[in-house]
Amino acid sequence: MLKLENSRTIKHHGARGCDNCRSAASTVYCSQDSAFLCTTCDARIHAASSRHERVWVCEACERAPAAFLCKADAASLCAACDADIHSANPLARRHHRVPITPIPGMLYGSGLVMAQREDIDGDDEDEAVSWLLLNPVFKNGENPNTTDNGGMFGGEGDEYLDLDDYNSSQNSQFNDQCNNNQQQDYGVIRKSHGSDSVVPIQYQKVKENEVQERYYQLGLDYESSNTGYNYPASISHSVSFSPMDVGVVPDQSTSDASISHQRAPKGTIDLFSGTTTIEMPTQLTPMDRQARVLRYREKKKNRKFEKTIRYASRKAYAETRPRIKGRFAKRTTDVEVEVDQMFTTSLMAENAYGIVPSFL
DNA sequence: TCCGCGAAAATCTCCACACAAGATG
DNA sequence: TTCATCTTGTGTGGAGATTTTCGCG
Repeated sequence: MLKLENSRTIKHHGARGCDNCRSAASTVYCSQDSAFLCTTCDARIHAASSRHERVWVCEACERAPAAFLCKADAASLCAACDADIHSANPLARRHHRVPITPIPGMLYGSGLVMAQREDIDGDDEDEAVSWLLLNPVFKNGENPNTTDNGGMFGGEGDEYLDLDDYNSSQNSQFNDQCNNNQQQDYGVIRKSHGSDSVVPIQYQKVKENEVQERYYQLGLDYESSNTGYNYPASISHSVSFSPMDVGVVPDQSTSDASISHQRAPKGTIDLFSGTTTIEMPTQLTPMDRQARVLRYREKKKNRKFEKTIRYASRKAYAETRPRIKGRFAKRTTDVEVEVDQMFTTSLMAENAYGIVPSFL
């Protein structure tokens, strides 16, 4: 237990500590008491019928009271973080945010947490479901809907959680599946069908130093490479979870099954009818959970939806290439054109009927 | 509240070929 | 080991097809 406490201390190195116990990270701010409190202290102090209104601590910086509630991100953010995150890209600017609603009265065991969260998740239920599926671990005797972190981070699981980061400590089957789907989801070409509906999503390394610093604060091993950071090797649990979470389709033994990120093609087996079981860590420590959420947020913040041209020369060729009904057509060479013209004119001269030669 | 229909929007598929990268001699 | 040649796979855009979403009665 001491170890756990130590790890929690490390975890919350960057977060504001509880003003009461000074050992755990604060999760709420009580305006009446002018105090940041952890879930435990808040439950104890504001138990019963306390009328103190509290607000969530900003989920991004974890150091200031939340001022806005982003429904798209399902996150409570302070004014500074809100401005920062939602000015990152045009899509983020479209996020619907509302002023944060104070948390009156008894918070724990009343279902109030999820009641407020449901307001968030209503717009993004799928994310919430997948998030909960990935983190179905709760403390003993605790209401699953009112876990401290579960409540704070509810509804943030989606493909951007980068599940493949666990590959280093998982079996090869899971690695392959995750990697394959990661490639497919992120727009790697499906050569087998000869079709490239590719819209590569690239992640800027904006503020990477800040992210790296946060990882160090969390006691994580951040790698400056594209692989991000490594999770502690202690993650070794497994669970059967929905293929939707990672875009997994049932193994059809054929490698050329077309998989679409946005939509399954016609005739594709129902994702939920498949019983693909994948080894997946579930009993995440609070540190793991926060790290995943942190990385998810960073990716979500920096993701781009614009199509990226990797080879301008190929684009130029494609634009000049002849087309028939939008499809690329064979380019007839000058010699072929000349021969064709000669053949046509000679035929026209020999007989005036204009016979059209058939090459079929 | 549910259903059906049509319109609009979103997404997918197809094609040829220059080019990059790997394999081979 | 280096170089030349061959083979294989990738990436590109527009039109049509297909699917999804939305609004209306």
